[in-house]
Amino acid sequence: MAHAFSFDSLNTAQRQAVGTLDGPVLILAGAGTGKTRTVTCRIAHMLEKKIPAEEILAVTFTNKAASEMRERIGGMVSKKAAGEMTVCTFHSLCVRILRGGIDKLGYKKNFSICSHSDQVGIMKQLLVRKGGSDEKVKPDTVLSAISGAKNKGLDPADLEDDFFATLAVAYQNELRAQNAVDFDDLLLLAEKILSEHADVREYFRHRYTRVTVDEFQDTNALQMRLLQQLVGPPYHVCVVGDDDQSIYGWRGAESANILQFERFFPDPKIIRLEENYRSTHAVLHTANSLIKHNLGRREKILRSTRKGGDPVRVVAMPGDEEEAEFIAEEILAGKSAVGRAWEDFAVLFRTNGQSRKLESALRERKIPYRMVGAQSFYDRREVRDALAYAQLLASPDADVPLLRVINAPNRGIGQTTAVLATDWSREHHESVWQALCDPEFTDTLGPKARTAVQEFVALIAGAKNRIDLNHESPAEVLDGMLKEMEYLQWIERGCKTETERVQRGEGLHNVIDSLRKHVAKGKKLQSFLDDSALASDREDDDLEKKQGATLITLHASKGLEFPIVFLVGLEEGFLPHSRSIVEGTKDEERRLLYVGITRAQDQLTLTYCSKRKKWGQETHCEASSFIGELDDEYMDHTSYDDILGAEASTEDLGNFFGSLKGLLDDI
DNA sequence: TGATCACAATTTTTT
DNA sequence: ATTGTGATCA
Repeated sequence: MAHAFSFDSLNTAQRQAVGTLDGPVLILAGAGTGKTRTVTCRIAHMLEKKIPAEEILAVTFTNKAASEMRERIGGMVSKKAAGEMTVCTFHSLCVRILRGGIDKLGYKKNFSICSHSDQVGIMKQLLVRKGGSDEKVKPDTVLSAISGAKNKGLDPADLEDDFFATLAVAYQNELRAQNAVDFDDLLLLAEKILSEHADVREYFRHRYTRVTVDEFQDTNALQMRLLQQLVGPPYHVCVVGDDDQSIYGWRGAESANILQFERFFPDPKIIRLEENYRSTHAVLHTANSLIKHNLGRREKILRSTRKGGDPVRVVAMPGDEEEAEFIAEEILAGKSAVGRAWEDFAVLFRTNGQSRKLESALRERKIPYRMVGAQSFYDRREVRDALAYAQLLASPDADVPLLRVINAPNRGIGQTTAVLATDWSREHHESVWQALCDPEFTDTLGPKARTAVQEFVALIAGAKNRIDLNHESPAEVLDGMLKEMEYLQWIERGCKTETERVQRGEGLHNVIDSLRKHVAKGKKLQSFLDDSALASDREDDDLEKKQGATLITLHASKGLEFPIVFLVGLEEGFLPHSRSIVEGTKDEERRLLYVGITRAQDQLTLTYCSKRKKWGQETHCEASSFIGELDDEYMDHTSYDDILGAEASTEDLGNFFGSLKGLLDDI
């Protein structure tokens, strides 16, 4: 089959990237330089060169990025080839590795994956048990310390703080006892298995001979080690990224991975994509002038294919109120004057808190808007419960899901019984499920609790048998089981509003339905559970489906583009954020602004305020020091008053002609 | 077990 | 100002 790309449609650098298939390749892909197109063409080119599709692996960070890339590749190569290659996230790759051989590390193959709330649950218990509950230690603090250590490739048992180290050890033991792993363990254990077991390593090195990593500037130390295990000589590895867009240092991303790539893989071919198809010359010139203030980067100078363009406006505002009003008015005016769609406008800000004022200004003017990525991850009870039941059907020994649903819906197994069962299981080094099944344990219970436990055990065991022995569809068994226990009715009873009731019903239905689809594709229950554990519960993830102007944080805006961009709150202390000054990460703040600027296709407006209401308190603000770093050549410095004044005079002009016309009519 | 009230915290977010 | 959390009380 002829592949749907030609070298003619690529620029020189892109052509070089697509043509260089052997050995380590580092593609430095500036913003808007056709990165995804280049990567997908490169993969299509591999197929042309008769590299077997099943040996091709592309790794991304998010599920969204993975499905986007799958889609792009799918549009370019045969359906068969697209289906045979692996495009997935780091974490799901690791699940694949671990499902095969985690038993070599002393876990059982049916391990379960802890979600964040599972982790918090475990840590809360440990804090109580270890006597940290009276000290003000939050589970999240400990967990993020543990996570940080793991992702730096350190042992969390060696944490500086002794109490944290103790907790880390206990946490790890607890996970192991429950045959569970957390998100970081997926990477950690996969790396461990590859480095300690030559046979597994060799298997995967032959399985995947061509590895591509997207958004490489976001990889952490652990992911780098994993990649090194995965890719052996002759190192057919291609990493794609932009150090100037590295904005996740606070979450462990190691700029060294991209800055010192040659330390990890020998003699790489380094290709720079600098031809930008997105923004005007004015926007790019401004962006370039900012980012050159960062030291120790892989220098890139973005060149625009679009000469000229409107100047970048920098507008001084009296206060945040006016800022919001101004932007809302600008959107309104831009929409009607230039005939733009609402979707063409985006407002970018540093912190979520800044969106409030903007939202109300837009609402007042009936401007439709969409908020992206606000903290709206509900972990929806009914979804988690249903998944927990599904998890039990796969492996009832998983304590976390079992304890979650042991009394949901209420079946007379309260806290007391649950604690007794947990204690028993700990003493006997068994799972809670084993305890519930053990007559020696159930005999210690009162008659009421005993019957309830026996019924629960019979319910789960019966359903499990229908799947394992009768080979019935897990989706139907789960559905039947939930119906039998009247789960939906139980959850609906707890609903206050009708919409909530409907939502819960839909949530439940979604779980069953996606399980059904999964089974229809011939996949197993376990793989459904893996996918669900690794998928965020965010329902409103797809920007595309929502209408309106976009309100978005700078972080969440990475990878997106908009014709007209407003970047608000460019004040010292906000951008750069005051915390970054303390932490010495001003460079990352500069990159954040750089990311924001390079989102704009046609028009860019930067605003800052002299005062801002912060936590109900009016505070004085200074313009961000970054503004002074921008080159003035394509910029237009104005203020709120200037623009108001200009508007007023055009209005006067209109009135003048109006009255003139009136005069003429009179004649 | 649930509701209410006081009190704190308040950068960025994915798996 | 707001939002979430923990403690206390009915």
